[in-house]
Amino acid sequence: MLFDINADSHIPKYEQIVSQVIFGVAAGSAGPGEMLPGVREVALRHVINFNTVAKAYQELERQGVVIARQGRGMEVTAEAPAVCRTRRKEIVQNRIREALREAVYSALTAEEVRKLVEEELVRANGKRR
Amino acid sequence: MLFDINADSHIPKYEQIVSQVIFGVAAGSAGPGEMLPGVREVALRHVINFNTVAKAYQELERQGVVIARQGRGMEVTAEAPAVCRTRRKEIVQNRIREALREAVYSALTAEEVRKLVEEELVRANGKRR
DNA sequence: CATAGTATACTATGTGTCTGTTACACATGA
DNA sequence: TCATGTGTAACAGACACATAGTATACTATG
Repeated sequence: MLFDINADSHIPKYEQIVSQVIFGVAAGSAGPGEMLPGVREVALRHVINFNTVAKAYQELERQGVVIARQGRGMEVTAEAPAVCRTRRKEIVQNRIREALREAVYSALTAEEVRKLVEEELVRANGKRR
Repeated sequence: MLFDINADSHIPKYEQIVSQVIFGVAAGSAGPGEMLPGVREVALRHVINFNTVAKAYQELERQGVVIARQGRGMEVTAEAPAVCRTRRKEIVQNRIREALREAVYSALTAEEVRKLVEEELVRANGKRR
């Protein structure tokens, strides 16, 4: 489970972690019974504070994606895959909606917006592993 | 010149105002020599503080889009249209990039992303005046 | 039993955004 | 001249985010 934390984003880091765990579970990178990486490990790797990671994990527990196993770590729940597939669509939809909201307000035509989207899809797919 | 301030957005209000003025000028809603609505008027209409509007206007002056006319208001500069058309594309591109960045990370296929985009384009165009 | 690893809790600090308020200098029009 | 409009400035307070440090409780392992 790898993360891609963007410090320059308007989106809070803990929220980025939350979405990315959800995306990972939805995509099957982690399944029920598996443990998430420890808060300190994640914090160290991404040069952020472990409290920030802990906040993300708490939110994930609140959403029923993981359950805290005292002294062991965060375990992916049995319901997680279903929950995450639903949440994934909602999250992506909201992000796109917010971006396009301004794009359309900007008086760019739908065609110009599609062109920008295609450019970004190519760019993103190029970087994909 | 109307604004559409979203208090729930991750994007700061003053930054939303900045982009929307840029979009307005780029689209020709306001041209060189015209005055922007006063900080108090905008603040009153959108139920925000006028200091927030003032911060946005200062940023616009820094970017060369407007110039402060003491005691009169903010006047759109002669170079503004060119500046704003350039900035508009950068802004929209960045917003879409940030949204799609997560969308692709989420393991949705390009096809699924296009579908979400089209849904939002329809929704946005429906609301357009 | 001791040790290491885990999440959790709490306090404190700094930064950025937004608000509310007051005051000032300048321009305009009655 | 005077009232009203403009942007600008300064301040204090609230809130969210992120950081930092410390302490606690639990579990697994040897």
